[in-house]
Amino acid sequence: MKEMQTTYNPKLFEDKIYDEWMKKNCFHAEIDPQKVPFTIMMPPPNITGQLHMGHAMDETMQDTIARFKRMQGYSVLWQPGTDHASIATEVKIVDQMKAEGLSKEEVGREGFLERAWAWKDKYAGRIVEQLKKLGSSCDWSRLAFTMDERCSRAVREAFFRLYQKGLIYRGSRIINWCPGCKTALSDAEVEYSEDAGFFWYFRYPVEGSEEYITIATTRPETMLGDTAVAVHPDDARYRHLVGKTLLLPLTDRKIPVVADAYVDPAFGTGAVKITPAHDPNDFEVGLRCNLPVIRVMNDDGTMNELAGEFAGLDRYEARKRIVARMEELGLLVKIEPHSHNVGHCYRCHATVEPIVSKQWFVKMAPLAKPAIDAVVKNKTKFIPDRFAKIYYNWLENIRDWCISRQLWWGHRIPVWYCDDCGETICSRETPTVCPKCGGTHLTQDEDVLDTWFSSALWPFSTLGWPEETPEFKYFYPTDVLVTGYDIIPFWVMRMMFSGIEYTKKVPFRDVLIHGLVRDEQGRKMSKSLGNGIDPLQIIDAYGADSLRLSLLTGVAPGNDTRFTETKVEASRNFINKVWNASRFVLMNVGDEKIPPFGTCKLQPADRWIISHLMQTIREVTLAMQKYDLGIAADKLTDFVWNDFCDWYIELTKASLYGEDREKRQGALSVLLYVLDNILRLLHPFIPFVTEEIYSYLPGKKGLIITAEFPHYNAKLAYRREAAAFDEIIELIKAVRAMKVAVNCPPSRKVHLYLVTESKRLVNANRSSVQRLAGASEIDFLASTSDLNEKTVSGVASIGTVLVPLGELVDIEAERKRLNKELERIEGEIARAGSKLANNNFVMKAPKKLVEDERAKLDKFLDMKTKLHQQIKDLD
RNA sequence: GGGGGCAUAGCUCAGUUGGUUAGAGCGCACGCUUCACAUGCGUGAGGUCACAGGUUCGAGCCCUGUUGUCCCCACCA
Repeated sequence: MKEMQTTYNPKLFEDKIYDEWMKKNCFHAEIDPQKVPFTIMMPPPNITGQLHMGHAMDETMQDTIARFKRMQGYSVLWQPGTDHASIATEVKIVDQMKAEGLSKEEVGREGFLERAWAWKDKYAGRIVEQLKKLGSSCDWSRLAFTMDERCSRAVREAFFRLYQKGLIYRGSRIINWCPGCKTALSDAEVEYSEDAGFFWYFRYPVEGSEEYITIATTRPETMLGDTAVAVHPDDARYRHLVGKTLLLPLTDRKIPVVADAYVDPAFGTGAVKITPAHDPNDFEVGLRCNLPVIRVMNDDGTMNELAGEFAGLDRYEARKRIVARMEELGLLVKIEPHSHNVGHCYRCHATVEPIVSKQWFVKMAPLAKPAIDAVVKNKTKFIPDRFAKIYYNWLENIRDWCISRQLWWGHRIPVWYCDDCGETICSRETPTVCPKCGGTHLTQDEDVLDTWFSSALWPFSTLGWPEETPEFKYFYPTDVLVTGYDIIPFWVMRMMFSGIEYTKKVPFRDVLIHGLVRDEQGRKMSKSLGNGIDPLQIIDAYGADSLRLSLLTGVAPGNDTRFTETKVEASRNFINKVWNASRFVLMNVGDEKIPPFGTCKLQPADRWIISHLMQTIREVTLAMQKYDLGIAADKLTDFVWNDFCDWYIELTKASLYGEDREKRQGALSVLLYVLDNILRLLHPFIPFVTEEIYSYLPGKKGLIITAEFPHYNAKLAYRREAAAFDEIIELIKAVRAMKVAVNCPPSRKVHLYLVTESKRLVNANRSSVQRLAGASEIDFLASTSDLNEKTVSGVASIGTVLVPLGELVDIEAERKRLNKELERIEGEIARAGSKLANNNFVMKAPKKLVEDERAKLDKFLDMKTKLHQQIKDLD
């Protein structure tokens, strides 16, 4: 048989194993009517760069679930893909061109798109490679891209349907304009941050009077677009001015004083300049008061020709000059520092300008309602469910979705305008004739769609929708979506209302939400901070399995987690443990023919480990079904390390190195059985190393990836036997502790004397106890006083254990130690006693609990008696 | 202004429907060349579960309030 390397070295096999999985087509999702489908849609990573730690966690969770379900016999589709990330990618390409001294305009739309596709080819491929390094078991034969033919068709279809229903419209509204990217943004794409700014107080003269109205503004440059000043209708200070006309300084325009309840009389001066073209609230006031809309800024953030003498200036330069001019005119009253929330572009971080602009919108109210209902009615469940509140919060307060972007990289809006009659034509296919006038000069809308418009269709566009493909029928709706909470408003919400609208079904049954991966100090990992850690570097140093495990353990669903290399090390150490335990078993098996599990006589220790294995299988399966991956991983590491390695393997050594061939074979048979189960339980978490070790197991034909996940078998639960055996473990621990207490070297063999009623149990495990407790011999005594030697003693559930240690025994120290132990036991007695003395507890608590408490009390009382005896014996 | 998270060992965090003596990893102390593993083994120390009430036979967990801290949304020009 093959020899395993002495230490775990993932570099030697991870790539090799991934190749083998690929070669054997292990990730392919079959449409199999005999099987139940299980579908996960991978959130498509942007093609803008490379995977970060957040992706690594997201993908690991999905892969772990996919592998688990696959092993459970589901037909698993884990659909991979990448996102064109319209704005983000375009920003990158523009930067790249800038470095070459080129601009978008110079290369033109065609030339630009050529570059974009080249970019896509390069980076999408890179991301796929990174996903493979992690061990992702997605179906690569179905790799999708949000701008491939299939997805593009779905986008046109979706747009067309909404347009037909009147849910898509074009209009001039206040939108968020990014002067950096020169495009409109949706509300979700604006990030607010508290910026230090100022309040400038300006005086606007009242026409035909000596009076002024003083207003305060944070954006003086917008005053050139003012079309009114508003006051509260009930504000006595200004009532006489309502309806009067103001002379707007720096312009020759006259603007009215209007009354509107939007104004808060207590804030500022109680008078507000109204700039409908540059402020959402002002826009609303403008509509109510029928005010003109005067836009004074260009798309690039400079002032336009309506700004008079300030035309052509950058908005901030214009601001400075306007303030200076107002001061010259004696109209500047004062400047106050004022910090306020300012919106920034989520991609280029430029300050966003609210601007009136003609854009395409999706009417949200009719779409939001069913999306809310679906979660209320539990058709889709958030895990943890508190995230449903965030989801509701967004949908309940949602405004119409601005979907047009003044970009080139993306899905072009499927709308054409007739050059002859001006007709607007929305069509699935490129039209050639105007249906209204028959004209043939049609021009397509220049804009592209918000990236998220195509992402919203991902769960079904990838399956061939709008066609009723076999894939769509079999794999849709999907089972679980795994994603971070930060993406709920961008994506989850939009997939929900899109899925319901187009397919009449919720796109996924469960939404498993995870938190952010932060750095060691709890900061968000970000490029600007330079604190990001590259998952590939970690994989290079520790292996993909270690990274995966470290990202899943100690993490509660939905909570943020800190990434530390120490944690990866801990995972690596555990995997090394698995490696060496396996090596131990396989070395001992050697070329021997081991009888199959179930044909050998079981020793108490065997039943004990099998019992714990069954318990573990049950708990892990349950946790996995609830997507409690961290809990499942914890239970597994605990079982493997503590129960299997530290106890069971050590316990079997007596049999393995003993004379009795039957016992040796029996032990090996159980060792192999438990190891095989352990590997299969661990495989979803640490797929590479388990596959590698599995290949060394004798008599294995297939791969572990296609093996069955272990099943709980009630017949192998052995609960009573396992509990009894716990007393042996307790005994061994007691002896070890006694030796440490008196500074007896662990290697020094001691003679054990036991006063116990469980002689049979001890005899059955005699050699194991001797080995693990470091005992030369074990003898039974009828009473503790039968031994006339200086001893160290311990009291355990199984009875009293005496160890003659001659000169090592310090009577006083021993007395102290026993008294301390006595104190602890008395504490327990008091606790259990008072509980049982409480009539309400005895009557109302479950019977089992009361019985257990009684048994405990009896046990402690017995131990107390024995301890008293031991202390007395010291004299 | 609205909503939410978190507060448990020195550090980072688990704690599954309320029920054994509240756990893990790391760190710390002492001891170990025990023939799978020092990426290891053994034994320990370390917690008034933020605070104050309440519900309950029983609260780290449920309810109310307080404090601290972080996040999301909205936003007064």
